[in-house]
Parts: sequence; structure tokens; C-alpha cells
Amino acid sequence: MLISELSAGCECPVETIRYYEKIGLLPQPARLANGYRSYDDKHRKWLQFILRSRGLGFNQDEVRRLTDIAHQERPECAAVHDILQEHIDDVRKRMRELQRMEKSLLRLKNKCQDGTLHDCPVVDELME
Amino acid sequence: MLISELSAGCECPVETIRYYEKIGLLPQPARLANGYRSYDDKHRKWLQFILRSRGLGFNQDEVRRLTDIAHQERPECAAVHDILQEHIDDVRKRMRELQRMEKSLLRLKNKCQDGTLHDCPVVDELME
DNA sequence: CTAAACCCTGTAGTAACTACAGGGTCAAAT
DNA sequence: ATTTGACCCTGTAGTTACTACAGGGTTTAG
Repeated sequence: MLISELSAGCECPVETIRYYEKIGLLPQPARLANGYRSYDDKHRKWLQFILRSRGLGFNQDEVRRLTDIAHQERPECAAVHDILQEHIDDVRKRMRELQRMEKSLLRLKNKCQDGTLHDCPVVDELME
Repeated sequence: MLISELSAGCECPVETIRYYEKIGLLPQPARLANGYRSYDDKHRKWLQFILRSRGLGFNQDEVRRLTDIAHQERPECAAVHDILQEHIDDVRKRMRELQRMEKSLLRLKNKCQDGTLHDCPVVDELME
């Protein structure tokens, strides 16, 4: 499998695949005589794993920890469980932060009333 | 006011103040004979405005649009209103994204059961 | 034989800072 | 008088997670 096929199969840009290899997330593939990367199904699964994890909001470091576990002889649930819980906590923290923002933004927007007022009170408030 | 006083007064690192000046978010202050930056209360209010806006999740570009409006002769509510609404929509989008992640993470975590299982099913699922 | 569509490496750019490196200045203590 | 420490300055490099070239080689179709 050439890089463009892997790219199409995983819906992941070619540059990103090479990037994941560079930072050591994706194992180095074999090379053809002309130097082209040659992937097999093992690589496809590995990349899929990375992309799924990224889609769930795990960062590179967390993905690295996850792939490390995933490629052990007998992957341990406990370790995965911890990383998941840690990440869930983080996601919830970010959600609370966004909720806080939304509340403040709505309150500010209400000060604007119908949006026709001059000497905007929002500006005043942001400056204190 | 020297930069360290402005920094303490606004709880904003000195480096960040210089950075905001460099990218043109904060107007250039006067300089003392020795080249030190000299701030007045106008700068403090301006920085406060930037920090509040950043705290609400506005990015540099949006902050720039907001400060532009804030420093017009007669700041217009309508313009501020639009930026606020745009940003509220964005915040809500990010919240939905996090909710989607949380749901998937919880579902995955449940597969782990008590975290003692071997041959983790989560790993399998992420690889598909 | 040449043009398009691939492949390669390596570097620079993005956002929004943070962290030096390498220097100058100032006030107080020795 | 000088030295110590806490400031100040500029400029550059690092961070995250990519994306976008630049500048080159290879392969395939017309």
C-alpha cells in the first residue's frame, strides 16, 4: 500500500501520516526500491487507532501512552481505564469553562438590547 | 507606571504585555529616558479589555475587532452584538463537540468494566 | 518525449503565548 | 566604590498539532 492509498483509506492527509511517523506515533514502514513508503494492514489499524483517539480529543502524549498499551503483549484494561477517566475529567473541565463563557456572553449580549444603541455598554463593561 | 506594576495590577505576565504590544493589540506606551516603558491608566483599561475578552474565549482577531470598535468615537452596539452572537455560536459548537466526546468516552470506559480485565476491548475498538 | 500525478526530504508557517540568552539600569547594602 | 539583586530591554526559539510549500526524483499515460 502506497501512502496515498493509506491516506484515502483512513481519510487522513498524506502530510499527517508522514508527520505521525516523524514524531514516532506511527511505526516506520518498509521502503520500496525507489524509496517510497510501503504500508500494510497493521499500519492501517495503527493509524486508525491514532485517528480515533485524536477524534476523542486525546493529545499526542496521551495517544502515545495509549498506543504503548495497545501494543503490549496483553493490553491492560486498568491502564486504559485510568487514561480514559483522566481525559473525561479534562473534557468536563473544558465544558464547564465553555458554559461559564456562554453565560457571560449571553449576559453581555443582553446589555446590547436590540443592537441599535449607541455608546455600547458592553465596551464599558469590558474595560471595567 | 512601569511594566511590572501594570503586570501586577492586571495579573498578566510581563512577557504577555510586551507580546500584545508587538502584535499591535496594545498601543505603544511612552518611554522613559532609559528606554523603559511607561504606562498610564488608559493602558491599564485597554489591557483589561483585552484580558476580559480573551477570558471569554475571543481570539486575537476578534479582540482586535472589539478594540477597534471600543476605540471609535461612538462605539456601536450593533457591531458588538454581531461579534458576540458569532462567538456564542462558536462556543456552543465547541460544547456540542465536547459532549459528543464525553459520550463516546463514557461508552468506551464502560467496556473496561472494573478495569481488571486483560486483552482490553477498548484497544480493539479503537483499532476497529 | 513530455506532462501529469505521484513520491521524497526539509523547512517555514499557524495561534497565543512562554522561556530564555545576552545585555543594560537602578537602588541599596557593603 | 562596588557589588548584589531586582528590575528593564531586544530578539530568538520553543510549545501543539498540524499544514503548506520548495525543490527535487519517479512512474505512467498519451
